Parts: sequence; C-alpha cells; structure tokens
Amino acid sequence: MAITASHQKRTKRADAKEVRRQELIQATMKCIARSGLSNTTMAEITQEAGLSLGIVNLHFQSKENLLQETLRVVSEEYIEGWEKIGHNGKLSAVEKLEACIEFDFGPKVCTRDKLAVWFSFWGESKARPAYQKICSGHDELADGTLRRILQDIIDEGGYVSRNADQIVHTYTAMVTGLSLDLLVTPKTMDRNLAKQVCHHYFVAVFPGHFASY
Amino acid sequence: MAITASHQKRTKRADAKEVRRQELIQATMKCIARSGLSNTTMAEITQEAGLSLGIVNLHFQSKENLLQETLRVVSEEYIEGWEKIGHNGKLSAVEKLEACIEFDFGPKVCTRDKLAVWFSFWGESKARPAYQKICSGHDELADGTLRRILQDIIDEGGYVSRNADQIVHTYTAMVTGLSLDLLVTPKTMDRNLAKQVCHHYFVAVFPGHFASY
Amino acid sequence: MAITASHQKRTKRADAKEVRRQELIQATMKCIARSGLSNTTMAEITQEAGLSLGIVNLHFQSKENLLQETLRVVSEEYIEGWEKIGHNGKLSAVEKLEACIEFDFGPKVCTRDKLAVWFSFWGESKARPAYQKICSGHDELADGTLRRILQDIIDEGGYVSRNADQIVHTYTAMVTGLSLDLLVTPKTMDRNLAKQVCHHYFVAVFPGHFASY
Amino acid sequence: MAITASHQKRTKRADAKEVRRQELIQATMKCIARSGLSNTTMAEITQEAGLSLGIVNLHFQSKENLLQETLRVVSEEYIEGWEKIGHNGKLSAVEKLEACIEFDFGPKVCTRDKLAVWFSFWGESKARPAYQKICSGHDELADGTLRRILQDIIDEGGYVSRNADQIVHTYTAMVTGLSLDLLVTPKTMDRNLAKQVCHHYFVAVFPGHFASY
DNA sequence: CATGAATGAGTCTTCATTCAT
DNA sequence: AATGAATGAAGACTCATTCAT
Repeated sequence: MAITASHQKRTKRADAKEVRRQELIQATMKCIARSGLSNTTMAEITQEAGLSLGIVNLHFQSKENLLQETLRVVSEEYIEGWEKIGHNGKLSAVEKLEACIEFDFGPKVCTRDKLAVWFSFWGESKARPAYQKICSGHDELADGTLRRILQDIIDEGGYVSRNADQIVHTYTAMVTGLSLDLLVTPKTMDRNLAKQVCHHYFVAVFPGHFASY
Repeated sequence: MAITASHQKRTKRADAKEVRRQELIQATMKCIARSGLSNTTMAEITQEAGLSLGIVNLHFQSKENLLQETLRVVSEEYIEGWEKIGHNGKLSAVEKLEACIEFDFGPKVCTRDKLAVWFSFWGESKARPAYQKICSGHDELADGTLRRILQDIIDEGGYVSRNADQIVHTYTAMVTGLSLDLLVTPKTMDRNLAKQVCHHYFVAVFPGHFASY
Repeated sequence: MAITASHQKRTKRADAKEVRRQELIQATMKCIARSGLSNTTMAEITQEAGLSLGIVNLHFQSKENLLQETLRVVSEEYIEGWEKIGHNGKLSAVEKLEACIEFDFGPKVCTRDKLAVWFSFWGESKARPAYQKICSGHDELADGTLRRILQDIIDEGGYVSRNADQIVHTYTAMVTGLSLDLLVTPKTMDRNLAKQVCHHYFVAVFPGHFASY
Repeated sequence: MAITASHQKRTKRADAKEVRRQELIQATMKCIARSGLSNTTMAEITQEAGLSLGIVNLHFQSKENLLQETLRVVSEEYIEGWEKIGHNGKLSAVEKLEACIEFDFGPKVCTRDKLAVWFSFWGESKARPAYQKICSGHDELADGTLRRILQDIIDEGGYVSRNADQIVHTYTAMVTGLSLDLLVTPKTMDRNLAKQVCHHYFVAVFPGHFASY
C-alpha cells in the first residue's frame, strides 16, 4: 500500500486534533446558551466537553480565541448553507427563496444553542471589532446571493414597484428578529410559525409567486 | 406654609438620590456600548459618571441590580412611548402606526448606546430569567397596543387576507433586525433607511393606506 | 492654620500609600532571600507583609513591577550612600575611600537579604534589559565618584604607575565577589573579613596611604 | 573478537544516551542565557535541542534534576581545568597563576552563556542548598590549588607581608566581579581587559614576579 | 452621604509531568 | 527509546464588595 504508517499516523493525529477542537467548540456553544457569554468559564466549557482544564490553551491558545472560533464555526456553517442554495442550478429563483427560509429556520442552524451564540456575540460586537469581522460574511451573503435571487423574481414577475435592496433588508431583519423571539420567548414563537411569518411577507410582496397557505 | 423644612429637605435628598441613580444608569449605558456588557466594570461605570467607586452599592446594592435597573429604564422608556401613541385619541390607526415607526427609529430610543444595551441583555437573556422578565413588557405591548392598531387598519381597509398576529410578528422582528444593522453595520444602515424599509413593508401589506414615497 | 483638613487627609493618605509600598518591598526582599526569585509568589509576599493578596496589583499593577521597584529601592539606597560620601567635603580622598569600604560592607546595604536581591536580579539580567537599566546607576557611580576619589589619591601620592580605571574595575569586582561569598558561604566570609580583604588590596596599591592593620 | 555484538550495542546505546544528555544540557545553558532561569521552560529547552518534550523526564527524571546537572557540568569543567593546571609539573608557580588567569577568562569557560548559568544559580543559591553543594568544589579549589600556588610565590619571592588567604579571597572575588561585568555590561568589559585587571593586581602584590605590560 | 483603600473569591493561563502509542 | 497530547496543580491577576474614615 502506498500510504505509509507515518502518514497514517500523522493523519490520525491531525484528525484527533480537529476532533478535540470541535468537541470544545460544541461545548462552548452549550455553555454560552446555558450560562450566557459573560458567565461561561473555561472550567465549565472543559467540564461540559469532558476534558481537562488545560486543554483549551493547548488547542486554542486562549479563551478569547476559542470564543472567536466558536463564532466562526457558527457563521461559516450558515454561510455555506446559503451558498449551496445560491449555487444550486436545479432550483428556480422562487424555489431558492423557499429553500433559504427552510434553511434559516431549519434544524441545522436554527437551534437555540446557536441562536444564543449569535445574540451573545452581537451584544458584544460594538465593543469588539473582531466579532464584527467574523460576522461580516453574513452581510456579503445578503448583498450577493439573496439580492440576486430576489432580483430574478422581480424581473421574472414584473414586480416593477419592488426594490430588491429593501426586500433584502426586510428579510434579513425579519430572520434576526424572529430568531430573537425563538431564543427569548419560545412559548410564543416556533420554527414553523417563523417560516409562516416569512412566507406571509413574500405573499404580500410577490403575490404572483407565493400563494397563501 | 404647611410644607416643613424637614419635608423639603427630605424631598431634596430624595431628588438628589434619584439624580445619582440616573447618572449611574446613563454611565452604565455608555459603558455597555463602549466596552460590552462582559467588560463593563464598576470602576469604569463610576469613573464615567465622575463618582466614587463605592457609590453603586450605596444606591443599587449590587452590580447586578444596577444592570437590571438600566435595562428597566431603557425598557420602560420604550413602553411609555408606545403607550402614549396607543392612547392618543387624536390619531387615526394609520397615523398611530406611522408614529410607531417614527418612534422606534427616532432619536430618543434609537441611539446606538441604547441598542447596545438591548442586544447585550438579549444575548444573556436565555441564561437569565430576570432579564427576560424585564423585557416582557415589550411583548405585551406588541400583543396589545400594536395588535389593536393593526386590527383597526385591517377592519377599516377590508384587508381580509391579512392576519394581525402575523403582521405584529413581522414588524417587531423587523425592528429588532434593523436595529441590529444600525448597531453592527452603521455604514449600511441608518435610521431613515430603516424607516423606509418599514414603510415599504406596510405599502405591500396595506396598499390602500400606505402610498410609496 | 494654613494646612486644611483636606490637605492633611491627602497627605495622610499619600503617606499610607507609601507605607504600604515600602512594606511590600521589604516583604519582597525577605521572600527573594528566603525562597529565591523564581519561587517567590504573590501569596508569599503578601502573607509576609501581613496583607491581602489583591494589594500588590493595587499598588504596583503587576508582580513584575513590584520586583523592579524592589530592585530600584535597593539600587537607589546604594547609590545614595555613595553619593553622600562623594559629596562630603569634610573628608579627604583616603577617608572617602575608607568610608566607601565601610559603607559597602556596612550593616545598612550589606545584609544577606539585600545581597540575595542583587544576585537574583543579576542572574536574570542578561534576559531582562529592564533589570540592567535599573542597575546601571551602579556603573555610573563607579565611573564617576569612585574614579575621582582614586584619581585624587593617585595624584596626591604620586602613584605614577597606577591607573584609576583599573583600580575602579578591581574594587567594584572585589565588592561583587566578596558579596557573593557573604551570600553563599557565610561560614568562610563575614563583613569584617571582607573589609580587611579590601583594605589589604589598597595597602598593596597605595602603600603610602594605607598601612597594614 | 571478544567483544560481543550485544556488548557493542549496549555501549553504543550508552553513548547515545550520554549524547542526548549533553545535548539537553547544552540547550539548557542556551535557554538560561537567553531567557533567564525563571523563564526557561521544558518546552523551550527541548525545542532548542531539537528533541521532543517528553525526553527530559526520560533522561533526567525532572526539570530540577536537569538544572542541577547543568550546573554540575559547568562547575566540573571549571574545576577540571584548574586541577590540570595545579598538577602540571612543568609549570612554575608564577606560570601556573598566569595559566589560571588565562583559563578563567579563556574561551572555554568564560562564555556569556556559562556566566549566565553561574549567576542564575548563585541568585537562587541562598534558597537552595543543593546548588550550593554543587558549587562547593569551587571553594575547595581556591582553598587548595590556588592557595598552594600563591604560597609558593610568597615563599619564593620573600613577600613576607603578603597573606595567601587574603590573596585567594581577592582573586576569586575579582574573577566573580569581572565575570559579572562581562555578563551584564559587555560594552565596558571584555576578556582581555579582565585579564589585564587581574594582572595589574598581581603586579601590585608580587612586584618582583609580575611586570607591568 | 460619600470615598477609595483593602479584601479575597473566582478566573485565566502556564507548564512540569505523565502515559498511551 | 521516543513522542507529544493530555492533565491539573499552582500561579498571577481581576474586580465586586466592604468598611473605616
């Protein structure tokens, strides 16, 4: 076999390292969701992960770094999901938009743990440029992928009075706000209701493409 | 005549006490906006207020209490503004809705300092029931005042396909999301644009009552 | 009285602050002598001083700063003693030199605690420019005050074959080396013997001015 | 023929082991010189040696042991050099003394790395009897070898007023002090100047045997 | 009332040591 | 014999809170 033992070893070790990183990041999300960003301690994170106290600095150098990497993971997962939809040639513009709604409020990214991560970092972001930078992919996404989808629908449906930019702002704002409801008042908001609310908006804006349920 | 010196004194003292409290709350907002909730210290707050370190515990017993009172002030100011609009008999339903938009993105409540306070506490709210409770007036507001206004418009305009609850959700979510844009990416969002985005939404939903600009 | 209460208060407080600083510096010397520089902890220092753990950062910002201030105190005390001798107009050059020896091995600066401080920092000085800088007054002293005294003796006694620079080097080196003996092997070296050794050197170099005991 | 393969192997292994030890000791010296004793970590030492982190405990059991072995190597190298001179029957007493000066400030033992090791351990020695013990060979050396050389010169030259013990003290102290200058202020002291300073001292003490340059 | 020096519990971080591979 | 990931005790530092003045 061409793969040498040393290569296998290196690969295994590299994998193990990445596994540890992911374990710690997942534990960090849980802790932020459970205790809040400002009450999350290294001891809590490592205990949640079932690992020892010193391991964070081994893999992330510092707590701050771990926090940023956690945000990055959540952010990149979100961006990747959107890009996959945007690049999916089999879908029509409307289908893409529906897929976005499904994704935004789907079980993968729309968990209360991940929402807690988003809002915790947003709360600190004014004071921490590093957080803003990590989240900035978010905006580019909306300005790019979402805008293109909406423009296609507008062109296709002849919605001459609609402005893609404003719909971008509205939709992204709605997702943020509905996520807050999901996070803070889960009794009065759930993922299905959130999808319906978005749908209702698009029914109003693109009546020819979106029918009321 | 009947007001004695001692009573005057007591009143003055009470006033002075309230002034100190407000100074500290204002300083707390500034610090949360500048440094983030988790980095805001008692020393920073008291320095910002130009007061001594020990004074917070004198007036607020604890830091946690000061933080909650700060959130309460921001929250109550917001609720009062809305209630004033809701109870203003001189305004039509549509005028009330317009007034709400003006208020939500007006210079009184929509400052970056106050938005930073909102998002900071929202970020921690999953872990802290006390914060949720303070903010809950917000939801009652929407369920009450806003819902009534919207229902009046629906009834008045014969928008049979519109559902007041969904519009409540959409509008409050939009305000939250647009506020996040104002807080995090002020370069691409300002208060006037936010108002326009809201207006555009109502044009789509209530075409008979809201005309495009 | 011109001195106001507020002024007295400020003075008292300033004094108290300086007292705390000195207490901590003295405790630091004791700990360095007892445990070595690398084993000296904040807990040990504050316990030695009978104060609380947090007080060092209140008065010195950091452990490193406390250590440097400790070195500075020892260094400045030494320099001041020499300058006093150098500027004493009542003494002849030879008397000054004798006074220097008395001072170098006198009970004020030549305690084992202070010697331990000197050697601890010298041991680290190659790696820490800050320590070298604090000690640099030492060299200027030798180059200035000591050199002048020696030149006066050379000129006065007609010691044409003597070179002041070399004697400066020899004497300062001897003081260092004898101090090491006092620190490390106190059984075979004491302050009186050290003085005798120095004296014997000057007897050899300036036979007309220094008689054997 | 008689030496079996297994014996050769054992010997080779023993050699390899000794090589590792020496590599680690050399690396330790470099690190102490570069970073100071208190900042030298196992990670730094093993990296400097190009070896793995776990190897120190394999060969030296503990860090403390490695440090002591490092001091021992430096100390023994010094002692051996002196003993070689002391036992060299071809040299006269004066030639031996000259050889000692050459050796003390020669390129083998008088490197800044080794001087840093000496001073680092001296700084800690008051607190650590183990260090003192390792260095004690030094004193025996002076009391023995050096004293004999000096007594020979005194007897030979009829320097009735000279006391060998005091000269021992002076010379060893000078070597220590000049070494400190070489370590801390290399700009104003070099090995040649140090030799000259020593020479000048012996010119003053033994004028019949040492001529000015 | 107001001050700010002092406290010490809580936290992050470092690093010698261990041990499975 | 050698590796380096993992551990966790120990240390420096922070900061809400207290209290003598």
